[in-house]
Amino acid sequence: MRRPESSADSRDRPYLRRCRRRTGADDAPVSSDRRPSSAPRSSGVCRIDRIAVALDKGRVFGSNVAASADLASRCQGCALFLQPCARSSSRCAIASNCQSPLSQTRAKCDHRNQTVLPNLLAVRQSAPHASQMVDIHPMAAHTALSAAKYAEHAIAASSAASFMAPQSTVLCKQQLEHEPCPICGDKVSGYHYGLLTCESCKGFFKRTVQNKKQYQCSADQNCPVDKTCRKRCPHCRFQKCMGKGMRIEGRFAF
DNA sequence: GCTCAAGGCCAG
DNA sequence: CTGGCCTTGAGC
Ligand SMILES: [Zn+2]
Ligand SMILES: [Zn+2]
Repeated sequence: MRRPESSADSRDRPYLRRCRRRTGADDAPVSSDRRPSSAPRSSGVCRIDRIAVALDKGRVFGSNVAASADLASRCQGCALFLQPCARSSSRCAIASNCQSPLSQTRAKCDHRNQTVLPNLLAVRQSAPHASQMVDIHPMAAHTALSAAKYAEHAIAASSAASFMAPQSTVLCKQQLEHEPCPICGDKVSGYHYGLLTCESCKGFFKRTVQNKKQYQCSADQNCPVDKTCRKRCPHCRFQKCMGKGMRIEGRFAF
């Protein structure tokens, strides 16, 4: 058995089971013991902070993006609208965009009917002062985590809250797979240890953790890490992996 | 059947 | 040690 989390281990790391299935608004509560008892009967639960999601209009999503603005619900935990493309899910915008191990969760993009890369239903929004688009990452607004970790995706919470704006579009898998690795800038190959990274950073992180490697920086512990020089200082590379949020347990250890 | 991520393998 | 590719098994 090569997957240690597959059986007994999943009890130690319950988020693996919890996060690997979609939770619709009408589903059974994800965690009835932690769900607020005052939650509306039809509500969902924000998968990150476990706060009940209020359904403003009695249902989660509309039949299209435009309509869904009216029908969307907000997560009471973060006050963000639910992800419009994840209409079969009750996860809040944070949960949809965060890098938690919701590995098998999928959603369809309304515009292209393509599968959206799980856990990175990034929203692209018109910049208020520029014609170009900026990527926003509502996880940055989540107080339980260091916003600095996601500096490159960071946005103000107010900006995140308006991501149902008419100009908003959802980045599909096709677009997201060209995103650079947050560690080294190489091409990402998927989600690894809670972060969308390239194959080499995945392997590097795996080896480091598995073999309990200890690296020493021969400089000032602030070596640049990019595709061309990532081999030079494993210490700083690993520090960057950790700083960006790579976790051996996938991300959240609820 | 599919996708996905964890972990294994191995040439360089 | 690195990183590309492969196998595996869970969830869907
Ligand atoms: Zn990388
Ligand atoms: Zn260094």
